[in-house]
Amino acid sequence: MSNKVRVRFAPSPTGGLHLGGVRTVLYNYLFARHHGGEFVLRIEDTDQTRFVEGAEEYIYKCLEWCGLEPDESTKKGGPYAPYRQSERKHLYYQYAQQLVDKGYAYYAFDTPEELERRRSEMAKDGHAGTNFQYDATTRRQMRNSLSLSTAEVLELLDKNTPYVIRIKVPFGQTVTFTDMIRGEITFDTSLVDDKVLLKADGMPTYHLAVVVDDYLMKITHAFRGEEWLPSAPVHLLLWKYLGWEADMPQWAHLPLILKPDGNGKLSKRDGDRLGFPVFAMDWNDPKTGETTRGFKEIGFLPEAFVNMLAMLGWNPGKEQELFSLSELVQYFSIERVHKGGAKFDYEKAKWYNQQHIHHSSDEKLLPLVKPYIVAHAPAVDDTYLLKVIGLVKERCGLLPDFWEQGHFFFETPEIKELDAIKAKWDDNKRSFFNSWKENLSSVSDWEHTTIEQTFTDSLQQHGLKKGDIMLPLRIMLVGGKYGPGVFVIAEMIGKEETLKRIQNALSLL
RNA sequence: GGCGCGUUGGUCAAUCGGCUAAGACGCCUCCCUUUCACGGAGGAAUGACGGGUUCGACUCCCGUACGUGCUACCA
Repeated sequence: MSNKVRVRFAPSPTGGLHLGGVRTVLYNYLFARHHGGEFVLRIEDTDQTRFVEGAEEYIYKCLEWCGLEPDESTKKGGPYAPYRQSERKHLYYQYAQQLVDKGYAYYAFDTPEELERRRSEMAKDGHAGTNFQYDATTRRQMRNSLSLSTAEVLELLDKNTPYVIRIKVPFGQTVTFTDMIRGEITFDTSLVDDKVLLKADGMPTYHLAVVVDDYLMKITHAFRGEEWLPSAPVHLLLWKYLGWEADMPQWAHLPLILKPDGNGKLSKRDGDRLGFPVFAMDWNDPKTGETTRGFKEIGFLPEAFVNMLAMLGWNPGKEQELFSLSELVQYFSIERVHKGGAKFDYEKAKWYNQQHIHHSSDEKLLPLVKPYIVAHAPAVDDTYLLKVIGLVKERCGLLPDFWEQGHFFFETPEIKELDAIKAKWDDNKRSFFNSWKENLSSVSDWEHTTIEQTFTDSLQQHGLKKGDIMLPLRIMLVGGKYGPGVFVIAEMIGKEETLKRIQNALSLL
């Protein structure tokens, strides 16, 4: 019996992969790698009404982009295949039946309409906000194998009456477990309802499936969002009733990622509203045809995205903030995960990206940046692009910024700040540019130091200071007040283009 | 409503009873750069509230408030 760490990420393929989802994957992955364990991807597609075409494939793409690939999955296979719950459908019934046989669960014949009616009656009855709960206090009033006689039950079953199997949650017991992040957590079972385990269509609900599969797949540590905490007692009871208590994984309920303004769980809507991505990658909803922007497409580096996510709810207890994935693996510990939810801060997310861009080599950046440049300037030379990347990368927060910050290396820019030159323009300056152009034409080694030398020489002849001309020159070459050193830019774009841009600007003044 | 969970600057957060309460993002000032950015130096800004326990509480306990999650044949 090995006690190898095994964790799992178990998404339901119903849409875009949310920030919080990626962080759950990340913590699973980091924990597994840190302990030399295995990371499993299990697809929880037990709700056939929510099936979305392409969602599963999309999840794989996101994990691949993030560099968080599972050891076992529906794609990769593994010793506990299949990893898609819909393909494991046949497994669940026997466990549900086993629970019925032992008196821990029962058949219920109430139709969804009947249940709905009970709920609305309850709401009307002056108990606003109070919900009808199917539990020890009410199940005798319902139609199930506990309230009906054996003969009635048999007859209903015989007539193929649709039924569900519900767990029989005991009254007045205390259920306790230790969460790796939150410590001891206690529930009173009287407040827990008789959750459906097996649906009328024969599919298990999350509650049954998660314990059966975690057991069968020998999961040792189970991480999930805090929103699952209230249903933890059901899962605990199930582990116990199925006789697997000794093999139950250790639980950790992760804090939520909150919206930046106000409070509450971060949703796709918040991203749309506040103008930042929430999904890892672009998601095209096949039903609405709508596309939601992802971090990848907006110009994030996967390692920056992962670094930022890791720090949202966890910290290493030291001052370092920039980590590679392998460093995160090295330092990660679940105990250092924060208990409280964290508000997502897009500004800080961009800072992480800027830092990772800054610290990446030009060669590594080349293939990532190139598409953004080629979109505007199809014929780019890699060697030239490489130099540009080195020159502008520290002023880029997002990949598309490379074009914004370096477009003038590839095209003659529109002079947007002509007014800034005009303000202090005079004949002497014009005459300076005319004579400097002459000098420039005869420069044979077109190199920034030489260019600057002729510049200084011409300056002296006209009794001008460097400060008088630097800004006009920059605007002539760049179009605005930004960019790397002007003489380096002149060197890069070449003599002909430099002269052309000066002449062009002169004609506008 | 009930139950669970949470609460250190605007945001992410360190602190595991000794605090004159780190650091980062953002903001402001200055330096560097005769541009912008990077980088550097500063600055403003924090323990929800009330009770205990203790020589000493941000740290432990109890209440209160506030926030949030759940309360489906969804996950």
